[in-house]
Amino acid sequence: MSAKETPRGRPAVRTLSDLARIAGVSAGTVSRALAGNSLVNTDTRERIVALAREHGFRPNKMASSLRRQKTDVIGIAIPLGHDRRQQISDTFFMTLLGHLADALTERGYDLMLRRVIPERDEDWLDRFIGSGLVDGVLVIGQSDQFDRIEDAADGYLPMVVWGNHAEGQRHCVVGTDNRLGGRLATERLIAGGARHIYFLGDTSAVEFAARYAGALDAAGRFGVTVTPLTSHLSSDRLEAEVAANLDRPFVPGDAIFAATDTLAIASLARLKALGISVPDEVRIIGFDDLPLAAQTSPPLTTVRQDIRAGAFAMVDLLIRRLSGEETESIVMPPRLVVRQTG
Amino acid sequence: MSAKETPRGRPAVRTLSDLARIAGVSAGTVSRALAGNSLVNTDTRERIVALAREHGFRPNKMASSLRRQKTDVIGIAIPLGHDRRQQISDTFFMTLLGHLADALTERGYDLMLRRVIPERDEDWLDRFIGSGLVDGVLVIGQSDQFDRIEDAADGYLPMVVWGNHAEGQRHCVVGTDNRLGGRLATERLIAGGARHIYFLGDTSAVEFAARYAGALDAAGRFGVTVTPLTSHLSSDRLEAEVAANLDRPFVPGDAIFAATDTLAIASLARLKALGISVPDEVRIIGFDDLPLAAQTSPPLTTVRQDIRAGAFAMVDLLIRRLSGEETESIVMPPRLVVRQTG
DNA sequence: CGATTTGTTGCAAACGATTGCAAATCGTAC
DNA sequence: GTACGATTTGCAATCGTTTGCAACAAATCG
Repeated sequence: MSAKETPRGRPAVRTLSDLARIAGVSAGTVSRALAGNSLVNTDTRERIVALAREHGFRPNKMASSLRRQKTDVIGIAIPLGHDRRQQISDTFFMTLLGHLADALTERGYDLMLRRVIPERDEDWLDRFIGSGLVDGVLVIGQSDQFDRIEDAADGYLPMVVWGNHAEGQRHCVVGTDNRLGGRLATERLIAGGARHIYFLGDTSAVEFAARYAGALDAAGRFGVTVTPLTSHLSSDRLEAEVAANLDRPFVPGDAIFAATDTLAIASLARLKALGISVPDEVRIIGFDDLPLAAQTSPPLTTVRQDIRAGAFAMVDLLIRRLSGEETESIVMPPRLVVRQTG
Repeated sequence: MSAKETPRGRPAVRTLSDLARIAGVSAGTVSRALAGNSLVNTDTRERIVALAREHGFRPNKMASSLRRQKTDVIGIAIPLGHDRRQQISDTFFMTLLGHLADALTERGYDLMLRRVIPERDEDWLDRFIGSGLVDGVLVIGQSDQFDRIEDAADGYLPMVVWGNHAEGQRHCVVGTDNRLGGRLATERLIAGGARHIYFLGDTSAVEFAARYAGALDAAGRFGVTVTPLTSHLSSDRLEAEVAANLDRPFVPGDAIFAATDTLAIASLARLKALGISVPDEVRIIGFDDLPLAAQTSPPLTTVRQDIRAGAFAMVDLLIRRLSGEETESIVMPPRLVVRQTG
């Protein structure tokens, strides 16, 4: 077997020139013919197209991208900074990613996924952008990388970030009003009689910090105290940390506001194991409204983020930025979903 | 502003030649220096590396891939054939994908995601393979594309598929023994007194067909009847189809075996709405053991697939195939997880 | 019938990094 | 001072596609 062959034993037609030779024209003509729109004679075009499909020719996208300086690929970066061991398999990420995939596919883009650990690679964002692999970038979560994202945004338009919006920030973000969400949850707990609220989550991530700030807003107004308890989201530490954090005497008036549903559900399970009744002895409110939240027993009260709408908004903004428009950020209102835990 | 500039106002160093000019050497030397391993003088190398980072130079991966004929990207194809409207956001896909992302990232590969609708694009798999964009391909789910996958496997080694294993098939697959899983679930239902079993799912997908076949195996041996009810997984039709399928008089001895947990959970909700008690009047068993399954009320009895182990196995096999090895398929044993619905 | 237009095609230079090969440099031994 | 080996470096071709420009033929016009 001299060169690469097709299953049927013919030498494979791999390049434009191969096909050009067979068709008896130049490579340029083949390129134009397959692109369709150009100024090739209709007969020649049809002949070439027929030959191409007969020989199973597929143009090399790498070469094409290099020449056109355009890849039709959108990069999706998931920075795992504040919580190095967190996995992509985290439910929230996956849900958002799924919707992004749907939205991008509809627009004809492929997506390239990259999980980054900023501690190990300071340069992750610029490297991704400068790689030439992608036409634009979506960043899922700011983690503790707010400043780095700001820097990159100065010189690079086609980037949209999922996360929290801060006054005067320069990068385009889509997200929920986390502070308001935190306030809503906390007000609900207080209205239900809470006198002391534990905030469960890692406040070094800006989004969680905003939820915490919202909790403080509400608590301050009613003279209620809030105690932060740091819990990470990495699957291997989550349960142990929640268990450790909840290993304390609860008194009437205690309540838990968890930074994410994942943490809330872990808390629920832990309290059940400790024989503490939810919501009778301790009330719990989560954040996200993952599909899981409606299925727990008792069903979880939580603050809903519309992840699907957010994903479609991100893609929409990105497409506009790809054509040079400077878009504004979008902050979506959170909605308190009252079920039975709080 | 003449050329592209960095935020600090210097002209951007975008290519090897740019950097070479600054360093006073040739492009080839710069390439070797940045690659590290080669035969460049240590001083020169260090000088070049310093210059590169100072000017924020990042090599263009497209050009590199084209020249090296290697991209360090693994393609992940999700064929949505038997169920055109199914979304990538489907929980099972997302879970598997998350673990794949973790495993591939650990090995230094990026991943490129492509959702394909075979009806609209017959050529999806060959096109993906031949695009030159990826070094290897993972296919998530065979859908109704078994033959096409077989064809592609003949001429292309680095491909591993998640799905069902059939006697004598030529493509390398990782998956659960679906037939055995179907048998386990059905035997359990029968042992619990079931006399008539409804199989809920779309048997045109090979994996589901195998689960159905397993159900028939068990039912046949005990003289129990099995009725297939077709329900698709697309989020917009799922609920209505399940509702329509369950809108029938149930008699004692009826039970439901759902092809996936998603369908089982929808059934659970529907029966609850109809005032039919689970498991007292109708027993239900699902398939997958998604995280959700443990949280329903009552908690779902189901057949567990070890998705994480499967994902890591797929990546492991793919890596070996990338280096030319012909690997065997892996069929993992399913495990019946008895909770409270069946 | 020559001049101009119109429509097709080929040629060759990009895109930016990699790499085999040849050339240059240096040191050192004779 | 020459010769030889060992290091370093530069040159130029290459990966496969796209595209501006020029060339060519056929068609139209005066």
